[in-house]
Amino acid sequence: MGATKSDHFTDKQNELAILTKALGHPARIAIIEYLLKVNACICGDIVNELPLSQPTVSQHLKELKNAGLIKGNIEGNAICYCINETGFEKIKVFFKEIDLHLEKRKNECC
Amino acid sequence: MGATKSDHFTDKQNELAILTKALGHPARIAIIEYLLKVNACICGDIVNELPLSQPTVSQHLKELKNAGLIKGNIEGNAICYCINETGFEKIKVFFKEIDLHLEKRKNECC
DNA sequence: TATTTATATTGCAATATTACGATATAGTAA
DNA sequence: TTACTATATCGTAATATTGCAATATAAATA
Repeated sequence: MGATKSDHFTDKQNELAILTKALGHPARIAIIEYLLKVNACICGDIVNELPLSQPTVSQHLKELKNAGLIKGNIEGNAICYCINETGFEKIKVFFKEIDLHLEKRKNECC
Repeated sequence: MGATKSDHFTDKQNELAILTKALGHPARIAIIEYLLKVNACICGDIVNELPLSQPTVSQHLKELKNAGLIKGNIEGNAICYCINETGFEKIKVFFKEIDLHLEKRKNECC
């Protein structure tokens, strides 16, 4: 026990969970908000911005990248990070579906 | 170490992380999708729907409720669960802000 | 009151996450 | 080549999450 039973859920449910889980940490929300503000930056900029060490920031960036929420391009000896719109597009579709459901059933709660 | 440094981030960032973290598990995505479909149901219905035990489902429901994504109302000896629109409204606002940023800076990535 | 039904809580094992110091890697510049 | 800069990875400790059997709680019913 302890491991998530991913095989028992649909691919769509697992994919969405990976995306939302990646956003489920204040440091990663802060990274996304910073990237939205500056458009693109290198890891060191985020280390200066956040109260976390370089390895910790690097790890958070890796998780956001693996989830498909950011992209990283090599630029000289640094790596330029920016938002990956594809990931956010997928989340957007999910919340749009939720919105449609909620509008239909407004205040029909128990 | 190991504990998230919540105090170093803004209230807004922490609040958003709590909401997205609650959605960051396929079982909880499945519960939300089921609630959207049936509008309202009791815990036992979800236990029958998901490949998880009753205590595990109960725990996931607790997390969704604590995050503000679902509501639970006592109805006899059962508890009727449904979507809490307030929580989803907060997430919606966040993604709307992201959308605005992305539209402005389309394809200006590194 | 005793039983059934519905859900929550407790306790625990397995696993995952968070964080960082130390170190490795790789490009730049002197 | 040597030093510098930027980032990733390794190793590890602290903590959190996931899942369930067993049990507790609480309302409904016989």
